[in-house]
Amino acid sequence: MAMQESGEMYLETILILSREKERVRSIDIAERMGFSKPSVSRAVGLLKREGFITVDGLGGVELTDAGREIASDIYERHTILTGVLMELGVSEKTAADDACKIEHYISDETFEAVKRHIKEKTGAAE
Amino acid sequence: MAMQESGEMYLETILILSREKERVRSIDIAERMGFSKPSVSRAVGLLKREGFITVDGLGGVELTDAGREIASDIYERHTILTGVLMELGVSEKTAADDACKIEHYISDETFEAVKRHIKEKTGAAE
DNA sequence: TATTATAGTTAGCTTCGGCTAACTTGTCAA
DNA sequence: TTGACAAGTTAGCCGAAGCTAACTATAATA
Repeated sequence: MAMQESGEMYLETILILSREKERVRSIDIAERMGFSKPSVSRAVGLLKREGFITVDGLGGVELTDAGREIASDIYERHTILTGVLMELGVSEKTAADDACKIEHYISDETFEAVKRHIKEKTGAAE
Repeated sequence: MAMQESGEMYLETILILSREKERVRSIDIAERMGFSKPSVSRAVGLLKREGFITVDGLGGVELTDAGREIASDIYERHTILTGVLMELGVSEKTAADDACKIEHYISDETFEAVKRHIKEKTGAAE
């Protein structure tokens, strides 16, 4: 059942939207991601079936604990990787775009190494 | 026609195999990549159709200039990214595996930034 | 020469994750 | 009350890229 890039992106988007507004609907996800309503409808159905989100009677989408864990994880990767790339001199837009792909593919081991690296550098700078 | 991860992997593999042996056949690619013969047969057909490789009468596969350019580019990304990750303390296996995914997704801008970073560090260490 | 192994192709299946067209449902305003 | 818009679902298409089964063609060997 291992989560794929697509599913991770939906969960991450739901997390971000849920910080911006009370209720997150499929249409909000569709608009944010630039996908069609049917695409989102199916994805939402799958994520619900697999226990990563719940959908209330009014169409409000919410992350379950399992879903939130993945979403937070990916979001953390996103922000940290974007930051690292910008430190290397990459433009904000490109850094975010690239991070958005990389975040789904690197192993925990690599991500931990990146985080360690940041900590060391920050420590050394102080 | 923008080359995708799959196509890039085939080209990179052909480049590597061509450094190891005189003639590169589809079966060699299949064995190296762990794919079935039909999968490779189709991929070879597509890469040929799109002008990235040529196939001689004996089934020898060769990169065209266009194909070689992509293959070399990806291979360079692979080696450099693997090196960077290992410097961060990632194990060789994981570094190579992760590099193998990342190499297809980062922009030129990011890759150039990574290379600059290495150069600076190397310069500073001397 | 006949058999067998190797290499490659063809046909067709599967999953993933987009898409459009068209339908349903619910709310709100004229 | 009716008409219209907004949200969601259903059905079904498409391309990418794997797969197996089965066929073909070539080469080597008994």
